[in-house]
Amino acid sequence: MKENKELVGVKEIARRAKVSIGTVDRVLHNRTGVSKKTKDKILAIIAELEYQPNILARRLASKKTLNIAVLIPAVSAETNYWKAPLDGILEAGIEVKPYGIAVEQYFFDQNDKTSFVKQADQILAAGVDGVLLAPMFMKESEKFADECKKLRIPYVFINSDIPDHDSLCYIGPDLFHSGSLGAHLMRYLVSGNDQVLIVNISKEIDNLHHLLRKEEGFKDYFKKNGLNNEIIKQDIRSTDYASVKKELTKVLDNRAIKAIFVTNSRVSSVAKYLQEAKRGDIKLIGYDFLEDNINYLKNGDIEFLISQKPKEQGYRGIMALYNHLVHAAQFDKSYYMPIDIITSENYLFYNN
Amino acid sequence: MKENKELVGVKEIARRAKVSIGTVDRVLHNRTGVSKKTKDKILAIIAELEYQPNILARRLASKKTLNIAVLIPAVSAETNYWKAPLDGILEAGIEVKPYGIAVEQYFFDQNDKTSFVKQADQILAAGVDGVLLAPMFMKESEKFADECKKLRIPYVFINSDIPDHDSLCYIGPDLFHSGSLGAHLMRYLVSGNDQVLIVNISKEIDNLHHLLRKEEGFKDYFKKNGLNNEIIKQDIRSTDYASVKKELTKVLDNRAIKAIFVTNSRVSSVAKYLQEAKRGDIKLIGYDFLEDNINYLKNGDIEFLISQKPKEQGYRGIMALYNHLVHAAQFDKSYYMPIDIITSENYLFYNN
DNA sequence: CTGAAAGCGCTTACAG
DNA sequence: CTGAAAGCGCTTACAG
Repeated sequence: MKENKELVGVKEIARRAKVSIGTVDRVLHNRTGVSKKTKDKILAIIAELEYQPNILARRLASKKTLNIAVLIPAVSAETNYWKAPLDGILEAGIEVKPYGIAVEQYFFDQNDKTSFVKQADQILAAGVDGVLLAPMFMKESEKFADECKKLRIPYVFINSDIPDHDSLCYIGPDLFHSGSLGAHLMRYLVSGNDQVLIVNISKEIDNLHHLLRKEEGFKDYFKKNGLNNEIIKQDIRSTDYASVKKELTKVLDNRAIKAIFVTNSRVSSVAKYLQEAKRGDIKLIGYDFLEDNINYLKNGDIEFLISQKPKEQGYRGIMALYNHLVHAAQFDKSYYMPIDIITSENYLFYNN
Repeated sequence: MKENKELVGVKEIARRAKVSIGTVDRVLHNRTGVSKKTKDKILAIIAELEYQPNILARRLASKKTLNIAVLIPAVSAETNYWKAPLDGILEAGIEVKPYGIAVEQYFFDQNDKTSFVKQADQILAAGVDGVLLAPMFMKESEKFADECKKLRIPYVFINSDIPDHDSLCYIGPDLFHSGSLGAHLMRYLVSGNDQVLIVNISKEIDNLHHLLRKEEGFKDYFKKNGLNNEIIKQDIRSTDYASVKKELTKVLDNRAIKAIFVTNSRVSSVAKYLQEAKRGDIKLIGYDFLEDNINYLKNGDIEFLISQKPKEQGYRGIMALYNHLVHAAQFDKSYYMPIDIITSENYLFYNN
C-alpha cells in the first residue's frame, strides 16, 4: 500500500505529464519559462500524487549551501548571558551542517547601537538566506528587518520581540508571566505585611522595557491575589558593584524589607551585598542560570532563580530557519519558552 | 582554505590509493574481501584526509530504510502518562523520516509482564536496527536487552534505567534528586514541627523501586538540613479512588498532617480527596504534567508539580538512536532530565 | 581480492 | 517554452 509512494518523483510526474523532468523541476521551483498550460497540468499531477520532494536528493544535487547569519550580542566581561544562546546556535549549526547549511555569527556590543548597525550591514552585504537576531535596539532592528523583508530574507527574533514585524517567528520569554511567577515564588518567602523590594539594574535604556514588563507581571500577581504587602521599587542605572552597594544600602537602611526580586541576571551583585552586609534574613529571587548566580543559589543566598532556556532559544532559532529553508515548514508566530524555576536542589540537572 | 575539504570523497580517496571507489566503500564499511595491505593504505588516507562521509549521498544511494522499534506502555484509561513520551517519539519520527528512518511502536500493558515479553519477541522477529524501550519489568527487560546485544542491535532505555546493561544510553530522571527537590519545596509549605506525609500509590510492585528512590531523596533532604518535622509514610496499593479515600481518611484523621508529598502522578486523587474533605489547609506536592493534575494546580489544591520532561525523553530517545545509526555518534551513558517545577503561574508555558 | 557500471532523486547548465 | 545529458557522492550488484 505504501508502494505507490515509491514511484512518486519527478520522473513519474514527468511521465504522466508527458514532459521532461527539467520542466517538472521548473514548476516545482516556480521558475519562469513554462507555459501556463503545462504548468497547470504538472501542478495538478503534483497535487494528485501528493508529491513530497526528496530533500536528500535535492540538497545533494544542488551543490550550493544555504547561509544563515546570526546577529546577537557578544559575550562580554560584563555579562556572559549570551554564551548560552550562542552554545545553542553552535550546537544546531553542527547538526544542520551535513545538510548543507552554514551558520555564521555576527556579534555586536550591547552598549553600542552603531556596532549593531555595522554588523547588520555586513550581513546584508554578504547576502544570506536567513537571519537569526536579537532585536535589542528597537529602531535599528526594525530598519534591518525591513531591509531583509525587501530582499525576501526570512528572519527570526530571539530573546525579545518586535511584534507585528513579519518575522518568521519569535522565540523567547513571555516577560509578563515571568514576573508573575517571581511574585508567586515570593509569596512563599514573605508573609502578612512584609515589605518587598523590586530591583532593576541596567544601564541600557533600550532594554528597560524588558525589565518593566517583568515588574508589571510581578505587581499584577500581588494585586490579583489580594496581597497587601508594600512593594517598593529601586532602579539602579550603574551596574558596577560600588553603585549597586550604595543604592541598596540607601533603600534597605530605611525600611524593613523582607525579600528582594531582581528583574535580571544582576541578582548576583545583590546577593554579594546581602552577604557582605550580613543580611541573610532577606530572601532573594532573580534571573538566569549563570555561574555567579548558581554559586549564591548553592549557599542559600539566592532562594530561586528563574531561567528561560537561553540555550534552547538559540538552538530553536537556527532550527526554525533550517526547517523553513529546507523543509518549507510553517510556524506559529510566537514560541514562548518555559519559565523554569531553579533551586539548590535541581540546578545540577538544569540544561538551559 | 576550506576548498580542499571539497575534494575529500570516495573518489579522491580512490585516486590517492590507486584503487576503485568500490574498494574504498568496502573498507569504509568494514566489509570483507579487501587485502590487508590495500585496506591499511586506504585507512591511512581516510585518516589523513579526515574524511567525513556525505550522509545525504549515503542514504540516497542505499535505498534501505533503517527501522527503529519502540517498546513502551500503552496509554491506558488508568494513566495517560505515556502519552507524552509517545508524542515525543512521534515528533522525532516525523523529523527523521526524510532521512530514511522508520519508527514503529510496540505497546505493552504495564500490569502484564507477558504482554511485554510478547511484544519484545515481535520486535526480535521483525528484525530491527535499533530499539527504544522503557524497561519496566526488570528481569524481562534484562533478557530482552541481552538478546539485542547478541544480535548487535543498539538499544536505549527511557524513563527508568537498568544500570550496567550495555544500553547505548539512559534517558530519564534521577529519582533521588527528584525526591530531594520535593522536600525542598515542602520546606516552603511547612514550618517548625509540622507533620509531613509521604504517599505512595501503586499496585505494580515492579515499579515500586521508583517510588522508594524518590522517598529516599525526600527524607535525605530533611535529615541533611537538620529539619525535625515528623515524616509519616503511607503506601496505598489499590489505585481506585475509593481505596485512596479510605486510606487517606485513616491517616489524616489521627494526625495533624500539614502537607503531603505524593511520589507519582496519582496526586490528583489525593487532591480530589482533600477537596471533598474540605482540607484546603493541607498543602500538596506531586508529580507530572497531566490534565487532571494541572486542574488541581490551577485552583490551588496542588501547590507544586514536579515533572521530568516525559515528551523530551521520547524525543531524545529516538534522536539518540538516529544519531547513532546515521552519524555513528557517541553518547554519555546517562542523560538525566531536568527536574522541573510547575506552579499555577508557569504551567501555561510548560512543554514537557 | 578488485573494478567498472548503473542508479538513488534531484538540479544545473546547455542546446534548441 | 522545452528536452537531453551530466553530475551531486555515495551504494549495489555483477563480472572477473
